[in-house]
Amino acid sequence: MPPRNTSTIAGALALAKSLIPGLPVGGEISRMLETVPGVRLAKVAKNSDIVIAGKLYDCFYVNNDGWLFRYKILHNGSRQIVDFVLPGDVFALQACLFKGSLYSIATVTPVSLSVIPFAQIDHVFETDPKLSKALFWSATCEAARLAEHLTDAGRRSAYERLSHLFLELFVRARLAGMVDEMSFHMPLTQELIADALGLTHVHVNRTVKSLRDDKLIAIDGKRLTILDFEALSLLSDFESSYLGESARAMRGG
Amino acid sequence: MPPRNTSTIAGALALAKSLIPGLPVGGEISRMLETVPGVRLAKVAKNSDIVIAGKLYDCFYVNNDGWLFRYKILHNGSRQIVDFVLPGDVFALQACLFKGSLYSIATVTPVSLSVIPFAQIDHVFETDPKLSKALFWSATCEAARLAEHLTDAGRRSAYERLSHLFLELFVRARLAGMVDEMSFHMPLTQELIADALGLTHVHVNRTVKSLRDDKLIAIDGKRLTILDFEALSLLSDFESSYLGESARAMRGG
DNA sequence: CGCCTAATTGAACCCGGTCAACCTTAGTGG
DNA sequence: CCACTAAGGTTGACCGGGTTCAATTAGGCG
Repeated sequence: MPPRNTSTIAGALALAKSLIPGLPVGGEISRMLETVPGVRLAKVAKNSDIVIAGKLYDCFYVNNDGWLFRYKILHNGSRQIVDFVLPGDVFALQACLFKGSLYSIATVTPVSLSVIPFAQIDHVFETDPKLSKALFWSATCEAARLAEHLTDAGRRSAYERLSHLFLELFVRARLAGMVDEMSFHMPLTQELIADALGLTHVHVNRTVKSLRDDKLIAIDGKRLTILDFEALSLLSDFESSYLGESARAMRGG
Repeated sequence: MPPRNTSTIAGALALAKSLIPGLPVGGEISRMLETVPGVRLAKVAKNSDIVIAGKLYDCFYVNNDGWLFRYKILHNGSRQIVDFVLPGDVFALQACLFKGSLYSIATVTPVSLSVIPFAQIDHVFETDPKLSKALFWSATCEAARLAEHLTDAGRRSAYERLSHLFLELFVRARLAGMVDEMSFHMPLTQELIADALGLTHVHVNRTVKSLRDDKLIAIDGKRLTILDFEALSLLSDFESSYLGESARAMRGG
């Protein structure tokens, strides 16, 4: 039996190549990882919790396909969704680092995941600069998204919040290769959107209706079309650079 | 003249030792860095912008003394403060990584900073695991704080938000060695607090009054005293582990 | 077809915003 | 040493975006 660290690191190395921004994501990663020891694939049904707040974890994940969300439940029962997880995203790293996971993570749709044993982070940082860099970049982008979500909840109207969220999801879906023309499959319910934006599902409904009436977006079933990217950007101060399509100093290699 | 990278990395290495959680911060760091080539000290007056959103930067900072805040201005003129920067905190890293800084950063009080040339992040990750680890941990903690701030703005009442913020600041101040008994110097104006929590300064004023009337906190000038830590924690779902006093897998060394 | 979940709409209500004073404190200059 | 000023804190009256409660309609699926 090979030493466990080695296999972990080997898997991690292969993974790192996929994580550097600009490289293809999705199906590519999962095929790459299938042959790597220490990293296993998992399929999870929709509406399932994968991580429970407060519990300890020893693995983190890369999402290969499907949508998930990270959330917190407060004492009065209300829920705050802090982020959505799209294909190509790393998640649950914090669940390995803190004494207990800071939030819960659940699936929206059926998902396909790569499960990466965390093992010894010290060893990773000492021996694998590529993975270190990828993990750092992932944490940086996550913080950037959270700051935008905070700005949504703190200082934007419902109309602006919806606009901003739809643009973020659109650009992220495009980076993940999930966009066709100006539309993409957006499986979130209005209740999920409400809990992400700090609104009620009732008001999300009314606001989505206004956005449609104003011809800024169109919704057909679970398919969302951006009709006026420019107008939505202006009214919601959307500036996509925080999504990290191109970093200055984090080239792959 | 020595190659620029070497001096940078040398400085960074010394810095890294100070960044690992659990080690002393504040005056310790500044003295340590004074002798390090490539890292310089800077004093900045209160109410000064240090980073402007959208501009490019080649240095990041460690705060040795004083308070700062990171913020964003929207097209309608409103401001969202995404985080406060206390002694011991790293900041402006994102300003080096993205094409332009995602937010502005300004001082609340006079501050004393260490300025670290960012130079080649690739080189850092390939040669300096300790600094890499420290940077990663810093980004992870920042994301954790932002998620809590998002929860404040999204799903907590004004009363709960104030409670949660005061507890966060108290615990962070304690980690930075700035707390005496249950009180500390808290130089924020009600307007800064309002912009951090997504409220108006008028409503912050009324809510602070309720918290005082309810004997949960006391305020004497700029000095804040936590009178009932337990009650404040319960009513605001405060659980301090997100502030990263102790990580599971990120020991120094 | 029947069941359950999600979307939609209406009406009444309220937390926090807005507008507008006024007060207090600290700093400044004569 | 005090008058003046500016910034921050405090309070009142009114308003409105978003919530709450409740009922109805549409969609997805066994």
